[in-house]
Amino acid sequence: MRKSKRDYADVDNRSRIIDAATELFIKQGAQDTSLSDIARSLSISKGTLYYYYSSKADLLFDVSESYMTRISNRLLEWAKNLKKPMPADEVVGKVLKELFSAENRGKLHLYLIYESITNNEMLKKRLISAYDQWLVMIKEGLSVLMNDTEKVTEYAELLLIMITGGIVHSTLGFGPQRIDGIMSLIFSGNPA
Amino acid sequence: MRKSKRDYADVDNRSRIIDAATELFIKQGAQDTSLSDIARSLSISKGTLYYYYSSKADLLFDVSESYMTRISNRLLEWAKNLKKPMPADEVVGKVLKELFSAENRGKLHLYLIYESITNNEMLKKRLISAYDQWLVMIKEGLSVLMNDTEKVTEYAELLLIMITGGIVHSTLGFGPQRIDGIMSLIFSGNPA
Amino acid sequence: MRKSKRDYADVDNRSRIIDAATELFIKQGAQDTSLSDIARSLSISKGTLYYYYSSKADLLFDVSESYMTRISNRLLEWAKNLKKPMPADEVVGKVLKELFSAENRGKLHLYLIYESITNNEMLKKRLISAYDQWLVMIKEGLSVLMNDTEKVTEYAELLLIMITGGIVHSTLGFGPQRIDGIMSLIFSGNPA
Amino acid sequence: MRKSKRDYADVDNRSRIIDAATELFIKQGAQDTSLSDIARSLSISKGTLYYYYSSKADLLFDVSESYMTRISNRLLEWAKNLKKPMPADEVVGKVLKELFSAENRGKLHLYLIYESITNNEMLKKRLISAYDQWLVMIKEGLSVLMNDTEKVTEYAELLLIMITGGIVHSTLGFGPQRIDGIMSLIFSGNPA
DNA sequence: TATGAATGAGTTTTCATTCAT
DNA sequence: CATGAATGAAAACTCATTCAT
Repeated sequence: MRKSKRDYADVDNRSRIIDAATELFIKQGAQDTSLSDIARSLSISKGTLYYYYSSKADLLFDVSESYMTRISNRLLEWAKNLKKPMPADEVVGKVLKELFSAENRGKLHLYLIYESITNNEMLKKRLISAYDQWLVMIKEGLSVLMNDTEKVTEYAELLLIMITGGIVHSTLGFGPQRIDGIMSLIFSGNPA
Repeated sequence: MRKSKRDYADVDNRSRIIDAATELFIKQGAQDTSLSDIARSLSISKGTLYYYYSSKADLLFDVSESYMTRISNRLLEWAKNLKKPMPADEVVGKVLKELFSAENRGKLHLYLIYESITNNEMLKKRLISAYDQWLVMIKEGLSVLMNDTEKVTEYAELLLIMITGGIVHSTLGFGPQRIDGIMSLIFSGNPA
Repeated sequence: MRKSKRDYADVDNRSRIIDAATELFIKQGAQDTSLSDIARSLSISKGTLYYYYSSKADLLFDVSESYMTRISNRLLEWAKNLKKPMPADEVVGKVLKELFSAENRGKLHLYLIYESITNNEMLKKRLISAYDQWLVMIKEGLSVLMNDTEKVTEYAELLLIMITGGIVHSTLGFGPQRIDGIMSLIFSGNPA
Repeated sequence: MRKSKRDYADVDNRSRIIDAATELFIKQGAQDTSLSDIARSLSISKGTLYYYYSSKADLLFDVSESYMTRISNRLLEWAKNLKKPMPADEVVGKVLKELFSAENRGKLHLYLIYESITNNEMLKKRLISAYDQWLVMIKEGLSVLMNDTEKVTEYAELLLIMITGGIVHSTLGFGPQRIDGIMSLIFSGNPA
């Protein structure tokens, strides 16, 4: 009883830290956010931060976990709510717009990738596995939407690249402006 | 005369610096490359480096200039060599594959974007203008390739997003595997 | 009754802590052993550790007490078992070899001395008194062994220095290799 | 010319740093001497310290080098000045007394050994090689002094252990008090 | 008795930048 | 033109110690 109460507190504190870190990473970039910054924003000491996370990489890992989970959940929910007679281009376009619109999260997305390929093999593995997951989810969603399910894999790959590219462009403020047009382009031969 | 001679030397030295910096940025990441590293790789002193570039941001700007020029040139050359009866999907697919295959440059590409949106407003402007340029070049190329030029803008936007996304994915080692399939998907309704 | 029961438990817990600490000090060096390490190795909390020992110095003092007692006991036992017609060089050589062979304890021995002369006046006093004791014990042993008891004090001093030096050298992996030869050298003029 | 001048300055600065570090290590113990302490004592910045020594281990290595050289020189000089008809016990006793009397250097000696066996494999190798050297020097000196050169190796081992043990005891303030007596004990059978 | 969350002062280390020569 | 010595501000991280429960 005791113990579980404390454990809850622990989980709670950790998630408070993750949220604060995420916010700062998004606002000023992860590279330019020091552990002091995070501690200060939570009004705790650096020592306390280290009590919960024994290194910056550790904390970053959980931050990225939380970020990837958010995207996974969004895709999952999307796939779950699909029904047959829905226009693929509209439905997909809507999700993309949504993902691109969380402009500032893109900064974090970008950083996670950069960190992955530069410094952090563990994070890289985790990130690739997330991408794998997303690919599967997208395929499942498309299988519901499309008549011709033969090209589902290609479609899914295309969409995933577009998601990444779109997030980057949006964050840069060079967002794709004609998503609807692009969607109708892509799905032209596949009306629901 | 004198002066211009010096200027030539100056330009030469600067470009040597840019090349060395680029190489290091690509190899070990820009964040993890110190000015000492660059100076050492050129066998010059840090002081000399500062003689040519008064700050790291300054140097980064020129590095990115050189990087963007390389991409512009590639697109320019591509657009120039297009002739009418060429299959759009093949031609475009070839360029994409090429851009994606320079895997390690992607690290630099990614960093430039990250730096742009995090720290460096000037770089951001420059980068956006490069993207604008690329968009135009792609449009021009597509105009030659495609019959139905009505959708050229949408196509160009799509391709540009795909370039960014594909570079990122390739760098991450999660590269798109079915570019040909994707190309035929996209251009299905637009045979040359 | 109550109280003494508690006291027993107390003594027991303290000695468990001392043993764990000793083990870690020997394995990884005292300087590199944190109180967290010790607590973890006992599966108790740091708070509990502080319940029994109000500071690291406090704990170290008891650890050293236990270590010195071990040596004292060894010398005591040695002196007790001596009988007259025994060859001094052999008998002494055997003890030395034994003391030198506990290679890893040397790390602790060394640390105790270093700590004594650097930081910890109290420990220093304690250590000197232990050395005094050992000197007396050695003298007593030698009185039994040797014919000419005139030089016993010099012999004892020599042996004690050799013990310290030998422990250090052994720990360093530069152990004395010819103890027997050295012994016969020293005791050449003093056959039993 | 230029360059060599600068090199001289460099060597000079490094040796200034070594001297200051040595002094502090001796005064307050190496473990308790931070790089800030050393920088402060030299009125330079920490950055400057790192300009000359890229890590604390690096600096320690040079400090220990300088310390070991000092001992080597002393032994060398001793061996060089020996002539045949000199009483071994007196001559050796004098050197020992001298080595033991530099009481505070013992703190450094002790620390070097402790650090060697705890943390620093490189230092350990260096230290062992120094001890090897000293052993050779002592052997050479003894060969001159003693009639019966058969036991020279044993004598040298014995003396080296005594040096280490004696340095430790002296530093602890429990110095051997009867060195002369001990010497005559050891060399009893070997008059010059 | 026992806990573990919290702290803060300290450590080593990095690096862009300045400047006298 | 070129140098490299010097700096200082900041970073990540450690750990003995305290204390409310």
